[in-house]
Amino acid sequence: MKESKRRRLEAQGWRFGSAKDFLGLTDEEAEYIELQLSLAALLRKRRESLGYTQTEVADLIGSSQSRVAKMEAGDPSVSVDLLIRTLLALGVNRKQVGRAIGAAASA
Amino acid sequence: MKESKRRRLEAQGWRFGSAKDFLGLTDEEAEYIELQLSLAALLRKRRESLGYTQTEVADLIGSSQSRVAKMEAGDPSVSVDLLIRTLLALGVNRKQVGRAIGAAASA
DNA sequence: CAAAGCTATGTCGAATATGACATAAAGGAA
DNA sequence: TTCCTTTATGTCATATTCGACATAGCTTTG
Repeated sequence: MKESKRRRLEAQGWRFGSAKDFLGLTDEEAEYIELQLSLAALLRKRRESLGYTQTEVADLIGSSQSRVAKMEAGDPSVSVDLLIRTLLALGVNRKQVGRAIGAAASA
Repeated sequence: MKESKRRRLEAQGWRFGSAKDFLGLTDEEAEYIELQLSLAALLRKRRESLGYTQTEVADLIGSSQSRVAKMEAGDPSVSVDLLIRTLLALGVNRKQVGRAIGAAASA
């Protein structure tokens, strides 16, 4: 992982420990985080293309505006589970989710 | 969702409530579960192709054999997060994870 | 300017996922 | 058969994630 990228991610609230604090190595941490950021970006894109506010999405999935904001921000406190469930609730299908995961994070 | 599939999934421990008990509709529940089963199948395939036991994988990621067994079984108590992290720890890359998610569950 | 609407961020008790452990079950070798 | 290895399943205390709430920032509209 490049130092610049590491600093960018740490600025978002992610923390990196030594290898075994997480699961596996640093490269895997990076892959996981990028994957999450990809889904976060897709969520924002999808929500905006539907013309929804974060509050509307929150109501749709039975959550709160703040959590939707955190999902889109790639906050470490949100799980990939929740991101995927939310995307599915917005009509994104499995195949599209898969494509987003395979692609690099744009942010 | 077909009745036969529903019964198969319920037999694995999944429970289905009315729509709003989950996030969204029944179709989304189904998509999510299939996605999880796809990852579970990939994990088993990957582990076996590496010639690892469940215990070895557990040690590798700092978990326990029972949890690895549950991951592979598609147990509702395991999160997609953990499945993805484990796959990444076994050297599966983001792109391959994405492909598995896009594909239908074989089980 | 103020007010309203949307998004960002921090905190909290409650809900859920976690590793660990025990133990059962299934398979293979002696 | 017994022994050994591997996988499956159930439970539990702890750790993490959750929705909710407060509040701040940021635009836009009047």
